[in-house]
Amino acid sequence: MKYHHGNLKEELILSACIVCEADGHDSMSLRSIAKEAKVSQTAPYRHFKTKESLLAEVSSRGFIELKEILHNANTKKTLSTRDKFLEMGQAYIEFGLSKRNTYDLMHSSVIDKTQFPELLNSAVGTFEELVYVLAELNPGISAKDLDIKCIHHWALVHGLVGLLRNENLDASEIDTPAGNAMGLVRSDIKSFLISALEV
Amino acid sequence: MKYHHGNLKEELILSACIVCEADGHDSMSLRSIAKEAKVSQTAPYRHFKTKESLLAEVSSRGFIELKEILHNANTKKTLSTRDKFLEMGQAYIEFGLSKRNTYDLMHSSVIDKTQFPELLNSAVGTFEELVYVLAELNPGISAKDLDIKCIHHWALVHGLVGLLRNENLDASEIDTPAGNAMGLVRSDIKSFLISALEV
DNA sequence: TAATCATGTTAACAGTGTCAACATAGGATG
DNA sequence: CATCCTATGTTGACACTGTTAACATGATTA
Repeated sequence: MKYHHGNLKEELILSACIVCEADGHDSMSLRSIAKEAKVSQTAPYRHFKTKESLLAEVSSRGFIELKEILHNANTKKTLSTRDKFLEMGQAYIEFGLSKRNTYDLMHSSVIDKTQFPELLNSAVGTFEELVYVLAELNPGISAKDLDIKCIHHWALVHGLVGLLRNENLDASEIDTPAGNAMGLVRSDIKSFLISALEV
Repeated sequence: MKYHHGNLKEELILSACIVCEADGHDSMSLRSIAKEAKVSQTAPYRHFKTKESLLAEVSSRGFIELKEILHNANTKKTLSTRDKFLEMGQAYIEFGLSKRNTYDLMHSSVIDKTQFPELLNSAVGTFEELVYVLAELNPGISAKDLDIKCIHHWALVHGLVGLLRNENLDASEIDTPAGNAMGLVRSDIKSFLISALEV
């Protein structure tokens, strides 16, 4: 048994990523992931100043993964620009729904992004993929209008993920307009995107 | 000093509402609000089975307040239907930005809405205001299309609030497209809504 | 070889949600 | 009016948390 671990920081991050996605970030304790790495309770403090800074790292990797996913959707050569755009929307929503807890962390207020420049960069970077495809889709658009269009579409998919993830409105036994609509949209996200994005 | 408080449940809820909005729901402890009510640490457990159920009450009241705000916007008699709709959108966003932490709680995953029917009802009720105005704005629309339109617009404003609240993209010193766009939208929400809602 | 410094450990602190066991007050029942 | 029941309060305890201080070890470097 070595006294020094050798690769503790990376192992802690990977552990944290798994636990955050499995149980949610507020069920994750530094102590439990330290134990998982067979290391003392306070060893993580040699690599992360606070729990928040470890979570920031997890969040940052989430944004990087999401950016890659969007990039892949945006570089499917067989697709038209319009279809690439739709594919990105679907991929975004799929990420939000499948990596539920990670997505939650990424947009959670437990991390003050302004205090973690690297995280801020990752988050901003994700946005760029959207800029690229929208620019291609709207030739001649002004920079300002392009930016606003990006916000518009980002807000739409982000909001939809939020509603589908958190509200559980369609999980209610009660038969409500909100619940019915949510079920409809969930069952055919692509159709919804086509009508909502109006492309 | 009376042994029995008399109105403890309501006082705890009000205290919790204040603390949640001031410090965020995960900085709120049952013990601290019990102390605030000059009552023992475990007294709250006579009225709330868990901390989560107190938070559910806070969240529920948030939805009720939001519904009222939307209803008020929707019943300004001097306005056209279109303007009432815009007013609702602005009121929604304003609520999300001003009652930041409460809004956070309302859409947080720390509360499993399916376990609190009353909360689920409050959340669903908020949706109804949107249904009313959109029905008025789109005479002859099918029920299904109306529902989907509601989700569309709800997702948009909800997503926008999320971006404006959490991302802090425009708080970065870095000059990024995302940050610039966020600043633009924030400075003139009404214009953004007009272009995005296409009404 | 010796010293420095990153990285590990142990012990402790204050704070948390929650439960079990006990105390009291006020309303219902005889 | 007396008695009992139940809702509502208290005390004490448990296991858990993030975090710090003080100390130990081992690898790098002078």
